[in-house]
Amino acid sequence: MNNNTHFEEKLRSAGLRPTRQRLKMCEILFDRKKTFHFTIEDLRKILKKKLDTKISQATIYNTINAFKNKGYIKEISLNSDKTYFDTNVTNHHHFYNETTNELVDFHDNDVEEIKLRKNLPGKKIKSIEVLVKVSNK
Amino acid sequence: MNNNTHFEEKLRSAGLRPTRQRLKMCEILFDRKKTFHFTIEDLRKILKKKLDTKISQATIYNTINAFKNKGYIKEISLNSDKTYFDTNVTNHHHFYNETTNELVDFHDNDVEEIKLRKNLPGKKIKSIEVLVKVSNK
DNA sequence: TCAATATATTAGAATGATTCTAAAGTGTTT
DNA sequence: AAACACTTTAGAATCATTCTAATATATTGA
Repeated sequence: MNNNTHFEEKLRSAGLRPTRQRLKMCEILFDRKKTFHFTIEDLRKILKKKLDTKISQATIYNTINAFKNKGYIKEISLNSDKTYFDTNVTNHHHFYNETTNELVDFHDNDVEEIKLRKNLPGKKIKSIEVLVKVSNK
Repeated sequence: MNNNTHFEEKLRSAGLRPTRQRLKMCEILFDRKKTFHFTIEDLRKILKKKLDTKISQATIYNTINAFKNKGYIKEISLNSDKTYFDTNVTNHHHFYNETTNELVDFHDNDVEEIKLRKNLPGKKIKSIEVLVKVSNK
């Protein structure tokens, strides 16, 4: 199964039609060894470089929102003017370097498991995330 | 020492001139039993209710940014279209209810201390924050 | 106290990320 | 291939936030 077929399946199984634009974005986001962080602007630049035809801004937003809703990417909670996304959708934490604006994943062993001591009746826990803000000394 | 004098001192010691607008905002933000969370819009509504004269939007932003820079309030890391602030500037964590958009402080005992296992040479840790996203069942 | 100076406030314009619109295009199903 | 449903598109609209530059207020020092 080549990548294109693979991504077609991935989209189809989520009820998303495999269009040219979506497949191209799949390639960029998921056809790599390591997960990564990006903003819409980052993605737009990559698309511009890799494509002969243009993808409109609205399509990029639409597609990213669709991928987010399907759990293919997730949004990172961070106070920034732009929204950051992560192709690593597993439960994990982040370092944010305020000096350089770098955003880096925690590795599994970088922090002990977060243990809530509280019961939350009537609530469902969607995520537990740690954000460590650092600066260069 | 009455509150007004108190807030004048507070502003002055931070190098901020005690103006009518800043004093009014101090009252609203700091003259209360419990700390609280707010957006600029929340604050604008409160000001509208409590004031005879109008404070311009720009002044609200300017003042909030000044207070943030002086450490009188802090910004909460949260993916939302609006920026949330907190008058509780101590190190603490949050629950965010995605159904209701409610933002609630952890109490000290709601979570075990976060222990980083990683050394960060050349970096200074500015904050370690946990965000627990929940939804109504 | 009163000018001179420095800082703050203001209304409205500008910016920039994101969403909306509605027309044209593409994918799917029969 | 026709009919239908979904997607893409350019550009307009929206909304939070910042900028501008004119006016007002606070501070300083004689």
